[in-house]
Amino acid sequence: MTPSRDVEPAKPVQLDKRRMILDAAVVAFATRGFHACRVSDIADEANVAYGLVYHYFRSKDEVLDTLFLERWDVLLEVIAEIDAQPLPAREKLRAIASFIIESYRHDPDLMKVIIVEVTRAANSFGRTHLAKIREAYALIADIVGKAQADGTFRTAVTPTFAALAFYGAIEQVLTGWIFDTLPQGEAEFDQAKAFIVETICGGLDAAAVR
Amino acid sequence: MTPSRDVEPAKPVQLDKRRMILDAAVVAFATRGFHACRVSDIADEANVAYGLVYHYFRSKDEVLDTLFLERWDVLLEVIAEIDAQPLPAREKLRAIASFIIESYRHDPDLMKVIIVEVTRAANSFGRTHLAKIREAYALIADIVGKAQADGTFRTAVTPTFAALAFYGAIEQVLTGWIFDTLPQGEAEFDQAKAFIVETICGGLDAAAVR
DNA sequence: TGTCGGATTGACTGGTCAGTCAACAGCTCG
DNA sequence: CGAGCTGTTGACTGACCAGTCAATCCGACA
Repeated sequence: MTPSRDVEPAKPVQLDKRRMILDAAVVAFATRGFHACRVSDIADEANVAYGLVYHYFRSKDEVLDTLFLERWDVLLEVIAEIDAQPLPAREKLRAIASFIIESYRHDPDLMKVIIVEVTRAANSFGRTHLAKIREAYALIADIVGKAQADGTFRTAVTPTFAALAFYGAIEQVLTGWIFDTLPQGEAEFDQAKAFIVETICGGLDAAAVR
Repeated sequence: MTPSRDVEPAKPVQLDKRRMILDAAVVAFATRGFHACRVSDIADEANVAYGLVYHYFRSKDEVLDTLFLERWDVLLEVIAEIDAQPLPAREKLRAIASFIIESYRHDPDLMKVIIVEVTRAANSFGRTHLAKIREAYALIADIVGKAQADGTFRTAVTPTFAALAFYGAIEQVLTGWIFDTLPQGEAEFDQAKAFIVETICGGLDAAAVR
């Protein structure tokens, strides 16, 4: 109809097809879930032929693997960087919670896929990545351990356990947002960062003098 | 070979086939995972014909639904009972953590199925049961809320949020046991009960006087 | 003993997809 | 210009499995 109807102005033509497939997969997996999502859904979403997915990836699984590893490695690096800074442990934990929540704010679909299809799906996909996932726990535990050694944190609980509780709180909050169980928005994101740290570090007890 | 080889001494013949199918499904789902488990696996495990599963249940899904609801309803009742007792909030939380962990100690396979295939699988099965799952959160939040009202707990964090963190810690620990990421045994079970409450109620900070 | 209805059986069907493959397009370089 | 490579296409196949169903079994009751 219009003279230039073949041009797509809003969607600039992506040239890296591999990247296009990965990005399309994020949308497809987030929308329908990994199992319910067919490879043709990914191809359609990417505006690419079915077979091309198999040119760039060995299998549907490998697409998810790639998405997960790409992002999880960034997380591991960031945690390590945060730990390297001269901050009190509480601030380090806050920075980690903040990074994860910001990741969600920035790309909810990607985080949904990673959390729902990998991290929380320990039976299918998580199995493969258990070790990678645990690396994050270990880094967090390390932060707690060092804080206990220098007296900043109490030793009532093992570092491993504290890391579990900390990560567990973050995952629950993200899951709540992902499935619309919790209200989400700028205010809630910031509140969550504060609450996670406050719960894990400060505890619920009114007890003694604070 | 032996005269009485047709008699099974250790495995007394179950008469309620429906129950047999449910119990077999627990084993089958726990071993292979819900998706990878075929209906014939359940039937085989139950020593029952394939079609009988469909005599008692409308679908494979309904088998899992049944298992989940049976158990989750017990959990909800127990939490309500605990809340009704005249205990300090911290003790109530301890009792809840204890009940869940004892459930795992008593029947790890069943808890594995419920946690892995329903609770943590919010995308497939959890979707259906989100409301039921949230009832548990609400009960816990209520305990926290009342403790905040009477001054036992600080108000730094909303009850909803505290419930999330509490349940998140429990789920992480169970997940760790389920996938052999954490050591498990009598000692660990008791330690976990204490640590969960200690982390959530006591917090990590050494801060002030305790 | 015969009839009826629920319990039980397992072969079969229909639909769904992941992954294959043969063909085609378009670029580069000799 | 043409040989050879990489990128791209989409129809097709093979496997898998949930759910169906017609047949058989068996106990209760008349």
